[in-house]
Amino acid sequence: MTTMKEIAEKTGVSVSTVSLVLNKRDVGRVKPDIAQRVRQTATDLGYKPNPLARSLRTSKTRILGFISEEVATTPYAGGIILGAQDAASTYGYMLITVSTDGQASEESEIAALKRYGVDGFFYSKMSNRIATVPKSLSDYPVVLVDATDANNTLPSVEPDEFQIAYDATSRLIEAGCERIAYVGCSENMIAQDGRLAGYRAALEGTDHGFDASLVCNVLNNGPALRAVDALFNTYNPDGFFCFNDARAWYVYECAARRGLTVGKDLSVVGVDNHRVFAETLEPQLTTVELPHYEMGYWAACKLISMIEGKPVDTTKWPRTTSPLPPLDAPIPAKIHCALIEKGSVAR
Amino acid sequence: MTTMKEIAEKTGVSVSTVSLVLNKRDVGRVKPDIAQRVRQTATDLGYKPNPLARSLRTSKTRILGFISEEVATTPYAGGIILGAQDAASTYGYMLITVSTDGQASEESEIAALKRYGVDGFFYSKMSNRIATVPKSLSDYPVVLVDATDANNTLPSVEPDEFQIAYDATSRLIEAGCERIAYVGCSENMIAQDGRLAGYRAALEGTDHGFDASLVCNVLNNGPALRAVDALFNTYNPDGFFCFNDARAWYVYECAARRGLTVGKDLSVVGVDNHRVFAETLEPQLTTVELPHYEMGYWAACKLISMIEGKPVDTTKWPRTTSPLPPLDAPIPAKIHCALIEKGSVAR
DNA sequence: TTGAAAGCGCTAACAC
DNA sequence: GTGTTAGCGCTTTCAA
Repeated sequence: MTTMKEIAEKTGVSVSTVSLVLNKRDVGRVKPDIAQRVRQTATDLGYKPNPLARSLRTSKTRILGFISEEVATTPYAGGIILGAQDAASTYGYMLITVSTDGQASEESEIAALKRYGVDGFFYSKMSNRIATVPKSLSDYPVVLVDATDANNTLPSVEPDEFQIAYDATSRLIEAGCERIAYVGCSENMIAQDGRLAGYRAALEGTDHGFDASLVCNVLNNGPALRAVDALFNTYNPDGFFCFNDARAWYVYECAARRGLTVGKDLSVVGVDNHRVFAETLEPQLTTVELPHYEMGYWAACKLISMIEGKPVDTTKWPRTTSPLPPLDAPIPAKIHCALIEKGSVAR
Repeated sequence: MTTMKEIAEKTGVSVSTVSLVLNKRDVGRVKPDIAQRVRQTATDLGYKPNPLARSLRTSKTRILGFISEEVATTPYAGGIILGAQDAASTYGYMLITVSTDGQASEESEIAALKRYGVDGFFYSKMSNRIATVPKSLSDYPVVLVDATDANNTLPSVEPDEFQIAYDATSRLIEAGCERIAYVGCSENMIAQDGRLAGYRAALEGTDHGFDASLVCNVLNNGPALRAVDALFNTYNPDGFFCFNDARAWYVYECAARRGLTVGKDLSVVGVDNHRVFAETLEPQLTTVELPHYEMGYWAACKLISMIEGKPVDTTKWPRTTSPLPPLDAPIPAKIHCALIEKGSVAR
């Protein structure tokens, strides 16, 4: 690890000059040729600044703290954190992730993160829930990810549940399905509300109309399977929009029992929460992939722009199949991610 | 953030005395009552050491670097990282996780981690593969997680694939299954080799014997479904050990088409890679949950013990249903995690 | 236009 | 036993 001191000695100048040059504060302060020589030796020696030493003076560490709930970390977190990391890395930041058990450990993890001097926080709930950000974060930049601020005052990045359901249902309509069912979630959550609304809106715009009998909100296991089975018996749907892969599983099983083949006799569009669709069944159904990666990426861009007090370079945003905001758009307080589509509706 | 200087002033001693006391180096150096007063003001003021400033002198940051491959981050990584974080947190460490695209970005991520002064590295492949640790890590403590060192010289934590399959198959035997099939993975990977061997060994220990015709290694989609279908047609198995949830899905669909119910007419034991089993189908089948959390936890314990040059307090290890090493055992170079079982074999 | 010097919070020789 | 001093790598007045 080469230091500024070494560069100073090798170039025959002082450390302060080196600091000035390497921090691009040399215009009109350091003679151009000196500056050039400093830059040269810096690259020769492969100089990289020591962010920790720097932070001692500036109290800016270029470290971001990512707070997530333990309980939900497994299936969804990966993509979000990955996206946040990629963005952070692009802008020269690092991510320290901590997970809390929801209550007790949260404050101590926050305290630890503060001790490490993080510049800002992500606060994540891993499945779009209303969240109250602890007051201990109130004098730091904070961005919510996959969560909505209870006070509606902090910026957040969330999936656009309505649009996801609207688009998915529209695909089934376009595919010519006559009786389109929604296998939803009987737990009370934002995603369920938004998706039901999107499903309904898509159908009401056509001569299908919305029929509450085709909505089947289930939880899991035997009861869920029997509910879907009953739906088949009574209304024999030929199109299904499924809340997630677990629920799609029941549709598959019911169809198979009737000798029906998904992708031929009926169409299924499902949200791939667990990445089983993508790895296994894509040709048979349309996968709606939640834009976890993009959510993390955009959240990081937003957080960094708040920390640095200037807009980030959006040309560095990731390529994706989902609609990106226009390049020159300011980063809005709330970002809604629409769906990413793979595969195609069969039939 | 109170500093040592403040404590020193408030107590009327020098900073070095404070440092001595607060680092527990005061025995026989600082008068007990002075030491006591220092400790008192420290707690009064809610003092927490600044790990970054400390690291400037000691070049120990209590930060651990977790390197994982981007491609595989989503389904498996969460639990491992969570476990590593919990262990790190217990011992006062923090985790910085970075993900690489396998090649190009790896060295730059490692360089960044070094700049932040990490004390050691996790090197993870997220599905037990042979890995060559880059030489840039060679003078740091390194522990492999869900990966095996190509040179067989570094410590690693891996799932015990053989035991997983052996135990799973044994459950099916105990449940009275007559024709036990293995729906495996046709890709070449360590898990597949170990599991096939375990399945075989379990059967060879009984009068069932091993029958290669009951092994069905598949990839995915239509071909996979048809292969499983053919297996049903030819051998009509009544017990299935499935490589993962994706493969179990095919068994479910084939069974349903025949009017058979899993958990009644046939038994399925599957490895829950995507956490769909646990959330959806547990009563119907036996879930083999890979011990991701434990792997992360143990890897962190091992890494920290290498960094600190002393055995860690294993009484702080997490409770789990899987067999834990005895509390007073030294941490071995290689740790094999056996399976965690949930649900029960139906029938 | 450049450099000397102080200091961020902490540790560790070395005096006293 | 305790305090003084120096210094980790860097930024930032302030003089020259």
